Amino acid sequence: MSDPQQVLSARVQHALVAAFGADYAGADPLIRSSQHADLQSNVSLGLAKKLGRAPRDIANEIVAHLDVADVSEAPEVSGPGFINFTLNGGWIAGQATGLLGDPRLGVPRTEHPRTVIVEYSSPNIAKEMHVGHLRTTIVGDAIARVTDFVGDHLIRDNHVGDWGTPFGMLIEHLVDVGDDSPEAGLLRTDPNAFYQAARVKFDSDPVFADRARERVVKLQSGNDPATMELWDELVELSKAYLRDTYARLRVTLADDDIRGESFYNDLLPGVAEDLEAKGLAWLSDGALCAFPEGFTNRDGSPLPVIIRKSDGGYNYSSTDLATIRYRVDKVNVDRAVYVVGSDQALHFRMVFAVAREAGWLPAGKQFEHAQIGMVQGKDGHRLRTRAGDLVKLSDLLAEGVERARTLLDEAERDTAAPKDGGLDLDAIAEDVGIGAIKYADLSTTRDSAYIFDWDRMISFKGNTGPYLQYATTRIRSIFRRAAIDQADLNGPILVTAPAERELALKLLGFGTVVTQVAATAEPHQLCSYLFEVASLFTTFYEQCPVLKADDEATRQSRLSLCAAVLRVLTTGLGLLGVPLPERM
RNA sequence: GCCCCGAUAGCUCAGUGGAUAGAGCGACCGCCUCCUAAGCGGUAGGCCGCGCGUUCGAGUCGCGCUCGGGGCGCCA
Repeated sequence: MSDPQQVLSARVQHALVAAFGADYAGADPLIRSSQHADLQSNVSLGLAKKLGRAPRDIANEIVAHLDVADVSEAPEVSGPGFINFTLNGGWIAGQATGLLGDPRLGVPRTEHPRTVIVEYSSPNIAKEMHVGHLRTTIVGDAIARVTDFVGDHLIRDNHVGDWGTPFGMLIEHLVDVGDDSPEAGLLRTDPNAFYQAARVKFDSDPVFADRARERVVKLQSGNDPATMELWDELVELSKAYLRDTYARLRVTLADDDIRGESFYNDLLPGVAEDLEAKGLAWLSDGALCAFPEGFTNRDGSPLPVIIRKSDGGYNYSSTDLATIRYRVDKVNVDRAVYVVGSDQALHFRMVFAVAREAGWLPAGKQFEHAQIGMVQGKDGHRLRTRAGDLVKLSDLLAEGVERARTLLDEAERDTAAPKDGGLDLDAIAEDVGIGAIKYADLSTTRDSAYIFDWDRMISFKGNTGPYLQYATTRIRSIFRRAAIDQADLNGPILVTAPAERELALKLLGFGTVVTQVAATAEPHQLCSYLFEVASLFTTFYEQCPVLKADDEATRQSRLSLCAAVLRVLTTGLGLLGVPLPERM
């Protein structure tokens, strides 16, 4: 444990028990950052009423029982009863040195690993991903990486839309054009074009439309080998598109993580039968519906979850219920994080409610909808396909990379270029452009909506991906100039200059932040933290010469501090999935 | 009508019930003979939407409003 907040928390808790008895063993010492000190405890103010004593008296009593001499200067009681801590510089330095030697950089492994499914991305087969999918993909991937890092057993789950009505149309179109045709090739490069071609035929050609409907029936029956073969081909071609897209985005999803809606097809009748048998679902207007407690319609009547449509087909509610059962019964998950758009909030609340009522989702299972805010158009409304407003993912990425390339070309930086001149500017621009776009989606609270704006997505100043990337390249540049292998740097880190002190102190909070992000599934907290690290580093960089430090001990210390910063930044940005160029 | 999310500096956003609410962008003023200026330092800019309540203490919690976005029976 190196985070001073946690260290002091334990110490104050101990003092509370020593001063006021075992009843206070569970009291939160309320260690918070402060403008008046490094950290403060606010606990005595809240205890005043309970103890019937003045807060300042309580604070003094706590301090009298407090043993923090190794960590902090003598604690001071201040104001109405705050206990202020000024950390010992030597302690900070020692902890920072320890961090440098810790492969996990202070991030604890979870004590009781759980099986956690993170469901994310989930695009529709044969449709181009747009900026909305982009966000669930990027945020979900970060959540997955962090979950894995803290030691839970992670299962990535790409719940692709590979089933349902449109597939009759898509299969028939594939039959018409032939699977080796250029048209079929569009599935790999421009899936929307393929989809739209099928759509146009469906709308204009009644014969084709009839074939498509018949094909859906054959598909969903599941016992027509020829249809299944065609469907397989369609999915395989689309997987190639997803592979390329994920590769360019540096998203960790692989083919094996795909478990589409089709996977649960055989389980759907059972969902309907069991709900009916339990008396939780009955026919309403011809459709089999469940009516979970507490949900009402416009007119105040119970709001249904449609399990089976009046035409006998199933929809996504039934699929999601089957998925819950499968995950609980077969996969034995402890937690499932659904990284899906916020417009699905009601759907998930109702589906979870039905699953609980049916006993399929026991209380100990943590199923949660990690809402992703909607991407809106300039009109303040949802970005819609038909509005023509849709920004193609590939265009977005290309624009980001192009802007990065322009900046690179404008910069005259001989220091960045290796002496042989063999700098791969295209590769750097790719990392910077993609990094900027990913970071923009990660750095704001995930459930807040935003209006799509090129400048917001591809910004290179302030709290952005490139700012953080830049900080890492500056550190690497120092090592390169001195021909130092960062692996050889192992301290000791000394803390004398104020900038060194603040920077080293900030590094100690990495573990707490990562733990927090895993618990809340909110990657933006990690972004904020890493931005603070990078900001403090650049201040340090301006104020404290490293290679030209006054003496050898300081030089070694600063080099080691740089190494620690680099490791925190690369690890943190790695958890976010933001690529890091060596130079820029 | 019900439910969800939001409203904080001109703009985009942070803000684990604690002291004087913070960043970035934009604006203005400075800083490259010095490890990368995609950088750094500084200035200006706030009834934290409104009201009531809980609390020793509310941007943060509760209730009620106003405004904006989204969802609410057979698309997913």
